[in-house]
Amino acid sequence: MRKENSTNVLNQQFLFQVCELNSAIAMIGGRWKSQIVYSIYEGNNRFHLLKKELTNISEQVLGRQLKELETHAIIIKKEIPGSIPQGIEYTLTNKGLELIPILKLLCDWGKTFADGKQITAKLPALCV
Amino acid sequence: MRKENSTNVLNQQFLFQVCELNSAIAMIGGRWKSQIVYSIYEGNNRFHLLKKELTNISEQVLGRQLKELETHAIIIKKEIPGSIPQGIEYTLTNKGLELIPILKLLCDWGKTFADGKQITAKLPALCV
DNA sequence: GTAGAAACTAACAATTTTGTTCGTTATTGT
DNA sequence: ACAATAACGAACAAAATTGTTAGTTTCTAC
Repeated sequence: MRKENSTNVLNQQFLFQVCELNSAIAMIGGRWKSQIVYSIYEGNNRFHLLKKELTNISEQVLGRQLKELETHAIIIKKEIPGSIPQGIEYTLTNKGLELIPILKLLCDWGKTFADGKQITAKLPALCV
Repeated sequence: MRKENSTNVLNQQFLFQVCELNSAIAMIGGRWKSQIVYSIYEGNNRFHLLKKELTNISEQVLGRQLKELETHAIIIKKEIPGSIPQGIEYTLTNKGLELIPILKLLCDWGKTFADGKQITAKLPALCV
């Protein structure tokens, strides 16, 4: 539970006002979140599939993260009528889908500069 | 301080192995971080300029966030020889610079879908 | 030569996030 | 009929992040 008037909350609200960048980061910044979004995109759209893919996650944590993603309208939970067993499926909304290319860019960025590779202090001319 | 062998740390390491996306998110996901990177990019490259721009931040928190960004080689701290007063300046590395277009995309994404605008469950054909 | 700003660091406290334990409902395979 | 799996929710505990208090050093303006 958040505390309504803590400095922490007020600072977050301040950042939200400065730029939507900060609310975007707040939505996808949590543990597991982006990976869940990406996994759903790749077809792991059922609770048990996600659980299997994210080996170390607990069911409770997974459920919580899914609900938060749903709250932010990045994913949607649906009942699939004629499926066995049962049938609850998670799908990306268009909001979630449009996040995917950005996550891909972030991934590439991470790969490019992993382990301190490629990093220079001096800026190559074309960057300025 | 992190606890070396907590489940929390192990889960984070697991995610780091799954995809660099997760380490990328870990680097920029913290409070103030992306906003600081963006502000430096916009020219607020001195401690006091950042402090002024991010009205509610405390000097101690700002210092800490800057150091973490430096640790991740996103920014670099430099002494400027002939400047008054004193002269310490923060600059983006090439790693930091290449982050900027991604942050812009995230910002646009945030704006587009702010307050539940534009969100649909059904996917427009061109997205699939 | 004293006061004040710039640019911090360390230690501690508040708050938040993450993970755990226990329990639920509904279905399915044997 | 009984165990197992899917898909969770609530309450609590552990851990991590964020913010605060107090203090440092170096310069600079008066």
